[in-house]
Amino acid sequence: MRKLGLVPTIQRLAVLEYLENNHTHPTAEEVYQGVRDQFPSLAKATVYNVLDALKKAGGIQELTIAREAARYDYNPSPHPHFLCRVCGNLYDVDLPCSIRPGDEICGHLVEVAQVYLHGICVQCQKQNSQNKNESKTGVRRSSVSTKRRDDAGAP
Amino acid sequence: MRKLGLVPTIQRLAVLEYLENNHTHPTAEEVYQGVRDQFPSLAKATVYNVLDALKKAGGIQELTIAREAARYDYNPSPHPHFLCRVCGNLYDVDLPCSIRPGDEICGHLVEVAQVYLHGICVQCQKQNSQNKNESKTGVRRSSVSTKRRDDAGAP
DNA sequence: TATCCATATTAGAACTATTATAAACTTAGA
DNA sequence: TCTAAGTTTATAATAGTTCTAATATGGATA
Repeated sequence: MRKLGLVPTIQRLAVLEYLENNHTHPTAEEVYQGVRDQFPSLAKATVYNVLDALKKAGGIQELTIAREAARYDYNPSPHPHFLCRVCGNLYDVDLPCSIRPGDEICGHLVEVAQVYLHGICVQCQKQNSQNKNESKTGVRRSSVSTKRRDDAGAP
Repeated sequence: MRKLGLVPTIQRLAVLEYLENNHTHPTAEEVYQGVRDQFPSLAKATVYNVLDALKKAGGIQELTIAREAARYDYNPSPHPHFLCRVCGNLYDVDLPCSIRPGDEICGHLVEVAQVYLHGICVQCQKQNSQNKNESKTGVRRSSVSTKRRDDAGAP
C-alpha cells in the first residue's frame, strides 16, 4: 500500500484484500457487501473513496464495460474483458492489447486503453445447446439464469 | 428507417437526423436539447426510447466510454474511440479493430467489441505546450477549458 | 375515407450509482 | 504528546436512466 503512495488504513487494506481474494470484477456495491461482513462500520462512501484512490495510484483498474455500475479489477495491467449478456459474468481475456498506453493514435496521446467485448460466454453457449437438445428429447430443465452468479470469475 | 424495421415516426426521424448532422457523439441529454429546438414537445423519455430502438436495430451504436453518460455514434460499424480527458471531446479513430463481432475468444462468442482510449488529444497537447512556452516569456492566457466544447467532433 | 389495434409518445415519478458535505476520527511526523 | 494533514463516516444531493399509465399516432383493413 505504501508502494502506491497511500496511507495504509484498515479500510483500504480490507478493500484491497477483498479484491485480491475475489477476481470476479465486483462492483462497488459488491465490495461494500463483501467487506462489511468482517467490518460492519464500513461506510459505502469509503468504498468509493478507497476504490478511487487505488485506481488513481495504479493499484487496481476500473472497468466501465457495463452501464449500470463500474467494476473493479485487482489486476491493473491492461487486458481485454468479456461480459456475458446471459449470466452477467465478466471474464479476463488473455490477449495483448493492440493499442497500449504511451502510444500515439492520430496524434492523440493514449494513457489508458480498454477493450470491452460483449456476447455469450462459453458456459452459457453450452447450456443453451444442452437445453435445445433436451427439449427435442422431451427433457425439461429450468432455464438459464439471467442474473449474475456470485461465483463469477475468470476462466 | 424502414430498413431498420422501425416505424418511422417524426421523433425517430428527428433524432436520427440530429445524429447524422452532429458527429460529436452526443449524450442523450445533448440529443434532447438539440432536437427540442425544432421540436418543443419532445419528451426526454422519447429520446431514450428512440436511441435504444435505433441501437437495437443496428442503426447507431452506443458508447459507454464515459461513466457519466452514454454517448451515441451515427456510425454503427465497430471502430475505436478516443476520449480526451482535458477537453472532453470524443474522437473516432480510423483503425480496424483486432477483435470483431463473430470472433471466438477463449470460447466466448463475441457479439460487440468496443475499443476505448483515454488520454490527451492532439489539440490539447498543442495548447498545453503553447501555454508552457508563453509562461516562460511572460505571456499570459486563460487556461485550457476543462469543460466539454460544444463544437466537439472528430478530426 | 373511417375504423381499429398495436405501437409510440408524453409527463412525471421513481430508481440507482455516484458524488458532495461537514463533522469526527486516524495517521504520522515534530 | 501535540498537531496538521488526510481519512472515514453518515447523510444529503445530484444526475442519468428507467418505469408507469394515460394519450396519441401509424398504418393496415374494410
